[in-house]
Amino acid sequence: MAIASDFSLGKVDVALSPQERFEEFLRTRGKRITQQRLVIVEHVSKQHEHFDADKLLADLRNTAEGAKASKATVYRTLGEMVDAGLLKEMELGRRKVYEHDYGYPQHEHLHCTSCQKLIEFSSDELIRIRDAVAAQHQFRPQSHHLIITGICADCRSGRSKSRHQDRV
Amino acid sequence: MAIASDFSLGKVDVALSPQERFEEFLRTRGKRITQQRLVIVEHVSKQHEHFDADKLLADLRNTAEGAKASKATVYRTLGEMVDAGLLKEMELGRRKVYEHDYGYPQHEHLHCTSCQKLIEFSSDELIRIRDAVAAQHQFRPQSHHLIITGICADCRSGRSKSRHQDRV
DNA sequence: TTGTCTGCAAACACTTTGCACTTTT
DNA sequence: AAAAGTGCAAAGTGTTTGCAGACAA
Repeated sequence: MAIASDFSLGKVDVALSPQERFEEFLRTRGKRITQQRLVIVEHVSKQHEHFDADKLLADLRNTAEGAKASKATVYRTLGEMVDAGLLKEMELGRRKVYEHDYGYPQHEHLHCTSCQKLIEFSSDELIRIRDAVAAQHQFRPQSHHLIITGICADCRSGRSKSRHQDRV
Repeated sequence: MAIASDFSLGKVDVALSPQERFEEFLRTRGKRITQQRLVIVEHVSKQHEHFDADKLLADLRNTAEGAKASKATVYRTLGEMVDAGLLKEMELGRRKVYEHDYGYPQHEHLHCTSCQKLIEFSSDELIRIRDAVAAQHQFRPQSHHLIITGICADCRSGRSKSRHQDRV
């Protein structure tokens, strides 16, 4: 019961598995627990990298028979998972990229423009800056997002010969 | 002459007006100085807020006769101005937003999700964090971008009754 | 004159939506 | 049975592009 009212909070209760938490979320919203939604959460939970709707869709297509959901459903469900606090959404160029947010600490990204790799890091200092600046402007911060763009070690050393990947 | 070879540098020579600098840029690239490009740089230079291609296009449409350029030309020219170091481009949601970069100091943004306002601030500390993190990962930073998302003072106090503007 | 630029409309990449049908409750 | 979800294809959104005619150099 405490959990049900917990969904609006930024920081989460990690007693439940992502799947369980998503079901809770659906229930408390009067939404239905469908095959597609289950398949999607489960699949996403196994995925530890950043991904976008298209990659998820492709992955589902490669999965054993049955484990399928349409493009529309994938998009819809990703949105719900963001609402449920399971995923965090990030606009990279023109597409939306997702990463786990449930039980994961806040972190920032280094984005390599050559191979599109994302490297994570975190910084307590940054949080302090954020709160100080927000207070100064009477601004209520909900989230923040630092991306440092540049060229990663691999690409600098020329290790990545092909020089340009298309996806995360 | 020194100026001509200076375009690849991050920090710029502020001896020239934006217009002059753009003409230099065009010349050194073998590009032509057209009416449209002139109208656009001039118009953008008068504009001190953040804007996107659509807003610029609309503004141009409202301008005295003649001062017109097509949508395609506006998009193309904005890209050139970014290359020339006059503008900085930022992806906000799904559209690209521009701001002056010529002679302006690096700064970050508070983004109000209610009225879409952008508030600027800067932080030397952040630059230090960025360089430290980049060094740690042997990453060569080219730029960075911190956006703190939340609700601004005006919207919190309910001053903005309509609660949702569509544009910057 | 020569090659770049412009404007138009069509193409794009990704996401969202309307609707008839299917499923959950 | 009622309400919500799904899949499909069609519509959006903002940006980019191909091409014929216009215009700087």
